[in-house]
Amino acid sequence: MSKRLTISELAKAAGIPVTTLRYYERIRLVEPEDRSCGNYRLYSDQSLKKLKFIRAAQAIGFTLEDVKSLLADGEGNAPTCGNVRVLIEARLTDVEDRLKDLRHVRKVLKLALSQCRDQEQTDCCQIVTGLRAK
Amino acid sequence: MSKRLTISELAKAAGIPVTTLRYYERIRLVEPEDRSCGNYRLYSDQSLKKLKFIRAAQAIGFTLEDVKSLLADGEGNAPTCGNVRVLIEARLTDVEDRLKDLRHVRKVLKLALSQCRDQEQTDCCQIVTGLRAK
DNA sequence: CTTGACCTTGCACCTAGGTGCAACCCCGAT
DNA sequence: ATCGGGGTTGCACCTAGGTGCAAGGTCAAG
Repeated sequence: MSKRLTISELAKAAGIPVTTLRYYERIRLVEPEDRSCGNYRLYSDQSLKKLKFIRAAQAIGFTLEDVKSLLADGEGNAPTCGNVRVLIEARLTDVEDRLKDLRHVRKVLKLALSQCRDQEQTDCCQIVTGLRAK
Repeated sequence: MSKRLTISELAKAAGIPVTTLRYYERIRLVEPEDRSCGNYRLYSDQSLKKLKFIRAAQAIGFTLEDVKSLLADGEGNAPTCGNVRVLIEARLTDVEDRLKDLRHVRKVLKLALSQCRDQEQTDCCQIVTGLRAK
């Protein structure tokens, strides 16, 4: 029942460029199930689901390496819930750290901006002045 | 009064690798003021201030290209306060956007994690199941 | 049977911010 | 004079996630 897709059919269905699909094969992330007699790649519709999963995982910041781990942990085994949880927790920690950093950065930028505004009309921000001496 | 520094003296003073300083010269971000008779790079202590500024700017997310703009806007002129403000505002917008994204990501990850925990002891997270079919 | 759209491969290139290496030069101490 | 530890150059390489190109093979329509 599951139809075979050519690379461009799959690309269109997943909204991913053909070249990217070939790249995914190169890094052994998504491989075609078979080849046609003319050596064209043939994908299953499993691949389509997989690509959607990949996009979703990327959107929340997992790398393609992470995705590989999520999909196939260890030697040919499906990943255990424990392994998946470890990855999610690690990513969550990254995100929390990054949030903290960014809140700090926002504070610094806002401060700089208010200093900048205090010198409205002036030739140059004081922060920067003097760094351009020949 | 301002002493000339060799590249390794400057590197040590700024806590930046020598190779990186040569890279900064390559991209015309920090250039030596002069050369010794033996063709060694000689930096002014202005350069040290500049490097500190660069590190600070990088820490709050400016790219080296941004830093270049901050230091020298237009043709040889010091950047005006207006130009600097534009850059800071742009960066601030980026940061706000990124914060929003990350809060969303955090929500999704936490949800995934709680689903994952509900299946404690189970062989495999359901999210991932079925994507590994041969 | 030809045309055009699609497919194949391999290889180089892109960004950003560097790192590493080879081959050679310079300088101060011994 | 020579030795070690600096310096100089150019060039290649690194990560991550792709993009672009050339030279050729395949397929379906007209």
